[in-house]
Amino acid sequence: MNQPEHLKNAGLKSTLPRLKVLSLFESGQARHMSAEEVYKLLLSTGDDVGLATVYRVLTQFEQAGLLVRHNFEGGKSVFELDQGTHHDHIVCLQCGHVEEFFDADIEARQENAAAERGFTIRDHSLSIYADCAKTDCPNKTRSENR
Amino acid sequence: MNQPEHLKNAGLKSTLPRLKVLSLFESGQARHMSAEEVYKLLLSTGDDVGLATVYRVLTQFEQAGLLVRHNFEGGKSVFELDQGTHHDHIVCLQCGHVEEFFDADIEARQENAAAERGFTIRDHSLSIYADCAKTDCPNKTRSENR
DNA sequence: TCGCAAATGAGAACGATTATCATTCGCACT
DNA sequence: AGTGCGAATGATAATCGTTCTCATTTGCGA
Repeated sequence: MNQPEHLKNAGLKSTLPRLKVLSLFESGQARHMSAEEVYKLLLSTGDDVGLATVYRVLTQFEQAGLLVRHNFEGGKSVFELDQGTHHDHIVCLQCGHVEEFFDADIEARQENAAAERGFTIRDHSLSIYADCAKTDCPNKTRSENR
Repeated sequence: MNQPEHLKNAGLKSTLPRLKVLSLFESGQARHMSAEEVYKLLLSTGDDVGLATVYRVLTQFEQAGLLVRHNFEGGKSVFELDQGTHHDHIVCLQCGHVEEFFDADIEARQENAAAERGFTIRDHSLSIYADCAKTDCPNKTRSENR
């Protein structure tokens, strides 16, 4: 609840931009956001924060374990609040909608695969790209990238 | 074996640059290559091909189903010959070495996860980022990105 | 309240990739 | 084999996401 403390605990001094970014994520407005999206959302609220700062803050939050970074297709990083519970993603290619899922078996088998080959897992990402069934989907935002 | 035919079948006219790129992948010299790597390897053989063309050709080959594109961490796309057999990747964060693996169970469970949520899978990517155990690894190429 | 290191913001710089556009090439048709 | 034309190429400019630079501002302990 107390954001300044979250930052303190993460070893970051509580500055205005950091508080704004953190609040935005905690507001639940959007669970997954790119740097650009965070930047624009803050602008639209009158909370001006430089784009460079947004990038810096997001990276710091990632390192501090407050946020998780995802590299979905399309070249841009997307961040989400770290709720401690790992999960994978299904991304709708039409509307960009992201849904989360978790499958313990898949997780376990990944561990195996790596271990069997003498690797020490540092990180892993499983993303499913699909078309979602929502009736209002294909008409929405449509990220016509690439 | 006959490359011009491969291209024909893919609906691409067989030009010099396309043949060179295709040969490079079929030579087995390196299974996973980025556009930059393809470009440099061709240069080093005296087979001059413009960088822009390399990018174009790689994209066309991907769309034609000759190559598969992977978006690993680090921002650059990596391509590999499509052998028809889908597989996932373990990427060594130290030396960039890529190893492939396949787990039918994981695949099946992904299908489930998507279907259960009303998604139609278009594509999916599972990448494990790890440190490999090779003794000569951490000392090698080292992509000190980010 | 002061002072200073740390953080910020504007804009330059960067790396990967794509677009532009004049020149060249593959190939179907004589 | 020779021609013609549309597609393909290559040099370069442009774009996109992101990081860097550096002068200015801010948080916070003394």
